[in-house]
Amino acid sequence: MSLKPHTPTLHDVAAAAGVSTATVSRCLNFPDQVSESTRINVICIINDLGYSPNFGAKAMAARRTNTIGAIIPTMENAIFARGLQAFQEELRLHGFTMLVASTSYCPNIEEEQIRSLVARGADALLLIGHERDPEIYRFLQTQGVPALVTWAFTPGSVRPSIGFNNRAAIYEMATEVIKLGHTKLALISAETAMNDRAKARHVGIQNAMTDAGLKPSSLQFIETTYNIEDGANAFEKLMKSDTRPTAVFCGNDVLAVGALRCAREMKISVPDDVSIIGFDDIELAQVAYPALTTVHVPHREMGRRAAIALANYVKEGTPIKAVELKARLVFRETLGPARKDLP
Amino acid sequence: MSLKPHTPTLHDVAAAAGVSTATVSRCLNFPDQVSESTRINVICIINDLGYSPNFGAKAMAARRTNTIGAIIPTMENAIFARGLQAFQEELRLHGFTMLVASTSYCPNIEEEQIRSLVARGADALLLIGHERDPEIYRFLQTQGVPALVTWAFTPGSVRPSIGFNNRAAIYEMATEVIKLGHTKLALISAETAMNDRAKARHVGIQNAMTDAGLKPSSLQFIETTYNIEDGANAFEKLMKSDTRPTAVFCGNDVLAVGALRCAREMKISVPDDVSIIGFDDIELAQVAYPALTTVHVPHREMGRRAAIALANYVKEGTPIKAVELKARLVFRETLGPARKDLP
DNA sequence: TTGTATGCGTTATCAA
DNA sequence: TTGATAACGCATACAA
Repeated sequence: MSLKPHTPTLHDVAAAAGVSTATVSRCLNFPDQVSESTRINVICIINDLGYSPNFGAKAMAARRTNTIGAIIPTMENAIFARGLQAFQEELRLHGFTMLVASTSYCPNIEEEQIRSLVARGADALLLIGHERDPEIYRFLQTQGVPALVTWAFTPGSVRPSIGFNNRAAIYEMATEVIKLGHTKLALISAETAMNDRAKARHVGIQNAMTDAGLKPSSLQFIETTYNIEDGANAFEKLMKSDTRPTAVFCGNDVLAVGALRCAREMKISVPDDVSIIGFDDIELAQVAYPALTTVHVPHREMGRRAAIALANYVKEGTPIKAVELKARLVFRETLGPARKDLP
Repeated sequence: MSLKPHTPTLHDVAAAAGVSTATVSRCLNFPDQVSESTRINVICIINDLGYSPNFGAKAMAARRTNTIGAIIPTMENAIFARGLQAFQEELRLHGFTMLVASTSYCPNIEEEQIRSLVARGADALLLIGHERDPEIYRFLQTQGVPALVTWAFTPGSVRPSIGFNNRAAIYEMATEVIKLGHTKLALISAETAMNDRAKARHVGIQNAMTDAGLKPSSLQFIETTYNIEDGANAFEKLMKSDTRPTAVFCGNDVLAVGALRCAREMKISVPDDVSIIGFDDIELAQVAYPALTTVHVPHREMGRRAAIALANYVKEGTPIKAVELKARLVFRETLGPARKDLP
């Protein structure tokens, strides 16, 4: 059922102004190619009629949309939101509009969203992480839609990406943790299937253990979805096991904050009884009590750089160069030395 | 510069399959109007070619996009993100796609985004709050694009909305606070210009004061932008003034958490020295320490109901009915009785 | 500076 | 069940 009244078109404006549609079009797109008098006249009529160009028609005729799509796992927490906000702001400066879609960490939905954004005429796409069905990359190829991977920088990867080295970042943190005497380590991780970032973080910790003479197989590993509640549950399980770890890494700050809450409820002191380490450094991390030791990810910088790279590519064809940004360890209050009095 | 290889079109598929474009179109949109043999054949070719329909062309021909736009102040914190996620999930169930845009709380950007989404062919719009330039409502009217207001339910408003009564919710909370003996109240608010929700919350507290025999003019009022840092700064100013309040309301949880952090830094005990009250009940609120007393807003329910109303309106023309949801007071740890030993 | 005419990729109407 | 063909609203090459 269509309730639409007649929406004014270029044609209507042209008729009302007594000029051709081409002239009206030019008034909008190349104002200086039009005499001032007619331009003023046309603009007035445009305002009177409340005319606004039809995007679909415009896209079809111009074969470009000035739109860049971003597909992220979730908008529900700040992990991606901040980078995205920066991405959008920068894009706007370059005359592009951002379209967002979220996938709930589900590969099928991601594929659906990618197709949807491509069909909508996105000139390019921002993607999180490298790992996805090769079929998708092939699809993008045949559609001629460039895709930029962010949130990860994997040395030796085929596809250029703008991000940080997840493995190296957590390796560095794990090394510090081990230096503090921790030998019983655990990791509460996002599901690693189709998530190269989660995998890299897992491997990074194991690498650090190996290099420090610890057995990587001793790392207690729990995979879970990404909520505060999930972090709390996983942490509880860990604390009730008979091989209770003294340091718990969390795949992100949201999980870490859940763990922290659980510790408080269980009257387990952090960091005296157990250390908790997050990842991302979102607002939650500084607000949590005790304030969370975590890995700072340069979200905004990542979004900004990605926007610039994509905008230049679409506008000028400038090839996209991979950029490695540095993650930074942030030591706050949830990491302390390992207790010596425990068995 | 266009790097696009030739993207397969309906025409290409038709040629390859040896049928007309009409038949291919039917295979996609009305599969049962097509014989099984040709359908299978066509589908195969579609897959081979990696064909995907052009959204703009489709929208133009079908005069519908199955797209609903949502325009929110910001994605940076969880205030709107959660409701939006629910909105999107429900929309998806009804076969619609969501387009988001954010305004950074700026009316001009909001107007720009509204026009952009309308031009993109959004079948309907989700808006936050009632208050905006009447010109915009007129524009939507002439474009025939229905808009649903959420995050607010204002009795007697012209436009139907799905939300809660901001004034009543905070009135209820303020009444409880006053019952605890607080007489020196303050409010750290979002900027109230063009923000009916912020205004309503301001008025709600003043109403409660009046009804309790307090002078509403004694409410200390600070307007600020919406960040943790802003909350901290405003709180510090309040604490350093000579009419130091014993209870500080915050326009949202983000500001409240900033206030909380500032209190910790200033060694001011919450709630012994000062009570802090938030609004929204986002994740931050339960994670903060002490856990934040706040007003719980039914974000997800709001998003879901809005999606259903809009989907039914666009599909069946079902008129949109206003829905009032209930906000709920959540008493945690940051609210306590007023100290008697202070001057 | 302005106008004419054509194409963009679909859907939908009408015949066959 | 299928095929021509006319919209849909705009940009643009070309002509005036």
